[in-house]
Amino acid sequence: MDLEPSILRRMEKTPRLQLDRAAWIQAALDTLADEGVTGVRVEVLAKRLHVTKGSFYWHFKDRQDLLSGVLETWKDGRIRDIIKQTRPEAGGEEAQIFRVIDVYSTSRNRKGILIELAMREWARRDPAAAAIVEEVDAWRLRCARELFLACGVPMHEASTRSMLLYAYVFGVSMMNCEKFDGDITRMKDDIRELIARSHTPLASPQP
Amino acid sequence: MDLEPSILRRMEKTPRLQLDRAAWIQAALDTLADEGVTGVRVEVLAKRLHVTKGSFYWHFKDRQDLLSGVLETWKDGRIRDIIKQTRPEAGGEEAQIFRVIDVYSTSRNRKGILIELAMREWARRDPAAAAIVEEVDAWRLRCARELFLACGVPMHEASTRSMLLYAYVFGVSMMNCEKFDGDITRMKDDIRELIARSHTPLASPQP
DNA sequence: CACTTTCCGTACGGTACCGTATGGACCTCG
DNA sequence: CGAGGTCCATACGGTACCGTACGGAAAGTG
Repeated sequence: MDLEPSILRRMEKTPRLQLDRAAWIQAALDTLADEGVTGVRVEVLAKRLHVTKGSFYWHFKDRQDLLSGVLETWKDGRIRDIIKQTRPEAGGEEAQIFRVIDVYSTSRNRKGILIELAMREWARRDPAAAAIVEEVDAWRLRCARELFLACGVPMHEASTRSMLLYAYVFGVSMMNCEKFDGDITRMKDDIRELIARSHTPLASPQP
Repeated sequence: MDLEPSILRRMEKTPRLQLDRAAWIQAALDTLADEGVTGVRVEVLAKRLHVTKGSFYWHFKDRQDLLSGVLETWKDGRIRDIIKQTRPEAGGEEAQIFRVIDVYSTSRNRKGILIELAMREWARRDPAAAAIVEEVDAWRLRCARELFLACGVPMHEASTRSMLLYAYVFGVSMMNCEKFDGDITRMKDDIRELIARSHTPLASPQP
């Protein structure tokens, strides 16, 4: 795509001399990770972006308008990611399950984890955020279930293991595992095996 | 311990006509569950207790003093609970594990769950809260491990399953499971079996 | 070169909160 | 009954934030 020369000139000199909604939303996501939704405040973001809130109220109606943009941006990114991570790879389904677990249970992707947690904290007190998180979770559970099914796991057990998988990764991201004694890395590997690989029939009978 | 007659009289007539630190801390815990740590504000608690903040600053040095009290109160209660729940009952260890899972993964004890989540949100941004949560988690993991050991599970697997247990219950409490399709109750039961009962050897070799 | 649009700075009123100072009601005890 | 301690109300200054009004610089447009 072609850009106007004037635009190019501005972008070369100092990036974001002109802000747009996306830049504000990105700053909001950063702050969300660090301080939660109550921490994303207009004047604070303005200071972080080295502008005043005069800019903010040009791009957004009010704070709620920004928060709605944050929700949509996050939702789209998460759904796109989960679809990409679970795109059918014949024979590689188990490795894909392992990767899905690692995305949120290792110390890489720390910022993504913090946003995830802040999002759920937000969802606990705001119906709009709750609806978004619920939609993202539904996508994730569906996609993970497909992987298990492709591994030969029966339907109900595939649903159950998907649920355990996500409950575990979210839960473990809330525990400060580094502080515990024992070989955390090995424990996490074992748990990963337990969730993804050991396809023993579950106790409750399949009707 | 004996109480002054005058104190007794006051407590009989209308409870809490005189407030004490415990009453403020209890109100703080209630608000913590609903709005997180940023929501526990002096003047808001005062309104909830139908007094003014003049009372608050009599019992507490400042807001941080209250928050420290909240941390200590919560810590003591959680440690006392986990010890009680895992007190040795010969032959009943498996049932005890089931109960530990149910405490935080069923819709009963909703307030306890909300406080738990708010506590971890708090711990993510405050070192003092992080230390408390870490201490409580260490107790829980130790006690749960003892139960698994009593069930005949070998040491390392007992540690691993304890970790999975708590990561799962905390994680599932962050997901709005009621909104998902499928038989959630049965899925939770199956997961409980998977965590607590199926003592298949784990993949990684025991050295 | 006017003229408009885009984008941001400044200034303002209003709200919610923190912590302090001070006085007063009530009880207790000599 | 007076003196002192306990517990709370009131009033105040200060900070941080929201949203609005308005002005102005810079760039595009005819």
